[in-house]
Amino acid sequence: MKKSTLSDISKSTGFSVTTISRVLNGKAEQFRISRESQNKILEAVRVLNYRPNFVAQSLRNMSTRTIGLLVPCIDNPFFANIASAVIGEAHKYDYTVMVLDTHESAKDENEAIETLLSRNVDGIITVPSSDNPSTLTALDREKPIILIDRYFENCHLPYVATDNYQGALDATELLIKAGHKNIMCIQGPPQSITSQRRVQGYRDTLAKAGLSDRAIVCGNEFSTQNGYVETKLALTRKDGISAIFALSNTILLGVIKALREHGLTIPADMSVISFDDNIYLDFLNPPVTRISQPIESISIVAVKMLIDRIQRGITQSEGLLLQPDILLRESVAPLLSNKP
Amino acid sequence: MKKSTLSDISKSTGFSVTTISRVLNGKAEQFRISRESQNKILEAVRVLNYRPNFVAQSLRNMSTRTIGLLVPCIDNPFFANIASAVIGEAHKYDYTVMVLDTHESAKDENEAIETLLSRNVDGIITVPSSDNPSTLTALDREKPIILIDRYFENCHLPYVATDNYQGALDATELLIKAGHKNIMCIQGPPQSITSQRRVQGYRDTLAKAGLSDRAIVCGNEFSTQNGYVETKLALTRKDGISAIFALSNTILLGVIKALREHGLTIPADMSVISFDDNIYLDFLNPPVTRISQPIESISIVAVKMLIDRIQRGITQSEGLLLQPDILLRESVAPLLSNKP
DNA sequence: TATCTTTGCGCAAACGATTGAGCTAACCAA
DNA sequence: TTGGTTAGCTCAATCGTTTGCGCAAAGATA
Repeated sequence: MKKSTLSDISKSTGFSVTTISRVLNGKAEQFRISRESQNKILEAVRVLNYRPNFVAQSLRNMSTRTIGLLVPCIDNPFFANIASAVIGEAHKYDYTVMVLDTHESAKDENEAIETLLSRNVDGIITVPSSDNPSTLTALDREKPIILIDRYFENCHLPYVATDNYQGALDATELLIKAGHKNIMCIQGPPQSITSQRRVQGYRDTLAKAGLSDRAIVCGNEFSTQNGYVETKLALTRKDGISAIFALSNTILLGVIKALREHGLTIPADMSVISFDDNIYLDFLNPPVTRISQPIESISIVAVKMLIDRIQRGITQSEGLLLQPDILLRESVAPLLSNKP
Repeated sequence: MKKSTLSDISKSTGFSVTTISRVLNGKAEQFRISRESQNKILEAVRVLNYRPNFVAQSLRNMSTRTIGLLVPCIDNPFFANIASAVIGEAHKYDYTVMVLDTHESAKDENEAIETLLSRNVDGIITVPSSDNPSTLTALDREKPIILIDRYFENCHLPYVATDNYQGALDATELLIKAGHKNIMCIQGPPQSITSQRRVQGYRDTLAKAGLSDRAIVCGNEFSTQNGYVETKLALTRKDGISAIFALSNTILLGVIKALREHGLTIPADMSVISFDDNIYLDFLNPPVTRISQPIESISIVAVKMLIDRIQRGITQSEGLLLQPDILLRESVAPLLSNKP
């Protein structure tokens, strides 16, 4: 069936496109279109299988009911979950989502933003890939925007993210309570706010327990490779660590690989705790204790905040940190006194 | 900076919007716009930070350079990978992607299709959620469409999918070669073509080896719950199976859980092989041998086929099956003769 | 009968781009 | 002087909607 337009309905019913448009937009009362006319029009709409042309509506109304979502890597289950939740939540408000991948690159991010602006999206949700807010603050004057997962300090851009500090604090406390005194933390990229907050939580907690001197922080990438290398190095150094705090689940995998190669058992020889959730972590041997980010809530809140900005031009709060959950499993054990 | 339009450039330079449009579309030569005028125009474009309004272009050109992607569940890493690859590949052709979630529901699928048609996407890639091709064949007359991962038999709709038959054949052969004679296969929804082809490959291979009588096929959903329940039942029945073929990685997790509860070790007590890939499968104890689908290739081919249909109106081939890889790990062991 | 009110709807511009069909001025040839 | 060519542009319609303004006819009021 070829696509029909308002003009087709007009020809078929004899009414003007104006009248038809009004009936279809629920303004029949307001403009006193008789019930009889309304029925004729609605019938023709049905018969001709009319469907509004969203592109034309968007042009006229200056609104596309579309939001752009920028993520650094859709392959990553974490961001896939965000995308999924954002798409689902936006749908509830009758918004469609355009997902673009920025490949952790500021250049790709800028390009993606140009695309979204050109396509007149009503607003943008982004997990920033650059470590400089200048592009985004400029953008913010043109379009509503909400940062998600990552954000910038000393910057008014509204964001929603996990309270990474608190998560790291909880994890570290758990290890300390189990008697661990020599805890290695393998972080991600040092310039990333996510890493920074987690490391800070870890450091502060150790300091509070009077353990700061023996804290070890290293690594520079959220990757399996990094977790592997850093663990290997630590084991070779024999610096007597009894617990490892992996700041992401990719890092965790590297840690596990290295421990296995050295014939070490979790948690008997080494306690392990990780950031991020994944169903598979319950199927490892042993299941891994972890800090789970509230991805669903973050996404829902971000969409709400964005749509508030779009529709009412208001910004409720500058930034919002949501609390992570701690999932207790079996990869952390009390430190026995006969251990070094 | 407020958005500027062709008309703004026109006011600023004194040229008509026609001329400006032509310069920007690389038709300056063709319409004999002097080099001097071109430079003035390009300068104004730069100064006013002009960006074409894609919505207006789409309306006029009857093309949105957008493709719609329908997946049954974006949360599922398998579909997330598809989405990622489709978005990446479409980007190469300068297309943007709208991803909609159909929640495995024919109703949501129809609704999503209405949305996409209303928004004038140039074409659609879908992992069908309904088990009836009627809506999609009707759609096919209106818009280019490509099915992906799932498809319909006796139906001309073009598709790209894994050769599930071959994958199951390879897996079953591997088990038979290891000496297994009593192999349980836990399938997904029986009406799904994916499940059907895999079960067929499994059945045919067993038959060829003269083992058909002892084949066990059960289950009805691609879920962890299903894998768990069916394995429990089988173990309770004590029907002497020595190997399990899980038709998806969600099912696999259920299988593992059940085996653990019964204190059985993989592969000493039970050999296990699965469909689908996931990095975590290498970190299980032991790493799981599996049939890995060529997700990347499938997505790339689907995008190519779709864009061919959009731009040249041609359909290369009706359907295309790509070969899966078999990833050999340690979850399959030779059947020892002292086993039942 | 004249004026006012209400009912029921249509005209035409606008959103921002593209495009077929002209149009003017300059130049050249005869 | 006339006619033709060419360079270098512009006009106005079009894509499919929405909307401010307006308008005719019927009924009510005086």
